[in-house]
Amino acid sequence: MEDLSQILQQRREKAQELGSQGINLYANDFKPMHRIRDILPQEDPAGDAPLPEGVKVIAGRIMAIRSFGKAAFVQVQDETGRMQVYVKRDEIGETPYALFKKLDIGDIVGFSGTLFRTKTGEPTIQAVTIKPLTKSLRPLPEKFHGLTDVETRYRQRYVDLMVNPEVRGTFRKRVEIIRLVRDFLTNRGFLEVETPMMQAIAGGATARPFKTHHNALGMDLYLRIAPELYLKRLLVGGFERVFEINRNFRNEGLSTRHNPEFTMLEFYQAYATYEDLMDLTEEMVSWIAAEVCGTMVITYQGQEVDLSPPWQRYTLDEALIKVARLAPALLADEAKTREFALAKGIQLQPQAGHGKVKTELFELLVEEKLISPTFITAYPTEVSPLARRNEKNPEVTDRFELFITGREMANAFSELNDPGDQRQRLEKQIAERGDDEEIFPEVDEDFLRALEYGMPPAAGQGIGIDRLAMLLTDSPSIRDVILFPHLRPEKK
RNA sequence: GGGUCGUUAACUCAGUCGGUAGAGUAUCUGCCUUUUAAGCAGAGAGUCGCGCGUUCGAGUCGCGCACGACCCA
Repeated sequence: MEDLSQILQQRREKAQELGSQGINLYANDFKPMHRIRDILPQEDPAGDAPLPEGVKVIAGRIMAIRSFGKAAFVQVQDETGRMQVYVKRDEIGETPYALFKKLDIGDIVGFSGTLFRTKTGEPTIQAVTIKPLTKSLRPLPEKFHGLTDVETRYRQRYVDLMVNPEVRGTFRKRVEIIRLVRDFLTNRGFLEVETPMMQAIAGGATARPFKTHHNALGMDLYLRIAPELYLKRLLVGGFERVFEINRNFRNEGLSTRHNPEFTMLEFYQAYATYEDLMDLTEEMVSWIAAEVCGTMVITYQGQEVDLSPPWQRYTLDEALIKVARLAPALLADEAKTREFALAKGIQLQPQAGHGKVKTELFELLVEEKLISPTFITAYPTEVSPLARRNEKNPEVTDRFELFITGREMANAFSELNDPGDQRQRLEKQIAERGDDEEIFPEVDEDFLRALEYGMPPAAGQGIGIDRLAMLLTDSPSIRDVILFPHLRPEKK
């Protein structure tokens, strides 16, 4: 107790005092009958619209008290909004008023009373009864500046949510985005499925996995880096349209765009091609934007972004020529391209081929310039181990990535379903993983066995839900759209 | 992993040239029965992120560490 700050000590003493008077500080026998949003006039609350009649019963957290000695105005907040309650001694009686005076900002309290308008027109509940429901032992952040320290906001998200309404808005939007994705795909005949998060072989992407251990089985398991190989098994099994929205885990660095666990949408459609998915993606993302933001022309960090279809489509080579202004002759010559990349400071492994070099150049010179939604197609086969080769040019795949505001938002391709080609490419990928021993070193034999039964021709896509939420909520950091982003442990 | 910046009361922030730690909000006391960041008067509240060093003396200077932000890889 002695190491508590004065303010915490005072709160605890006050709580003890109330408790010793027989007041239940954590009562749960009060049922609010109304939510704040529902009892306030929808339009122009401070106008002169008639107010709902009868007794209103609300519960919420006290966010501010303006006290006059024998009366007070209290700001009460519930999930739906905030409103004012007027507490007058002569109205509620002396004993209840004395109890009211012991309440603190931050306490959760139930009120009943009827609505009236104050001198300035604000709809206000004139309290008849007051019921303390939960005592708050910690002070809320300052009322004007609120809580702005980002570290505290992420570590104590509950306080952030309490005092920053726009943060609640962001997470409501995130929930809405996920619901709309579900609706969109479900309405098109996609089946939502769940596949393993713990996998014996961490496949479906190239990334360092997290390792864990199953005691009873005596075996190591990996948190998945992608659901891809399992969703494709479902195509083999006969589900022709499947999707999954779930967490992936990658044991890599943290940044404003990367959290170790992040939410990914993956969906697969039999008898579709990557071109079909471009159309579907345009339709889905622009529709979600219209639903969530009320417009397809959104603003992200001060930049206007028009999400109305159709979107720009370039091949990787076209993007290098048109956006990065590379000479077509240079790009066509592998040695010259390599030389150019090295001059740009790109570090290349000796086994990197022409396709890899061009992809590196794209990431360096083009990616950040793709502000408006842009599909990049014809990715080199070399960097696309799970994608189907293009029939006319086997050096590239039937694949696209989608970029918006300079960030990768989606990755999709016509799926490779030739088990022989798939085996060769997975083995090549493993052979080329270089000295990085953390990248999983094994081919998923069961996945190849599944392909040998025959997977229907299909296209599949992944969309980073966190990045989509960042875009549509105008959030600069992935931590702003993840309720509890990963942070190093707080020191004691 | 590298660079830059930050860490002072519960919150938001000042702190000059190295010389007794400051403000607003919040809290407590008194006054105040229609306020809107209510008002007036008073009071209490600090391991200046942690450690080592320089110095008669460190919130301030140096070094190291922790955590965070941004940029880079």
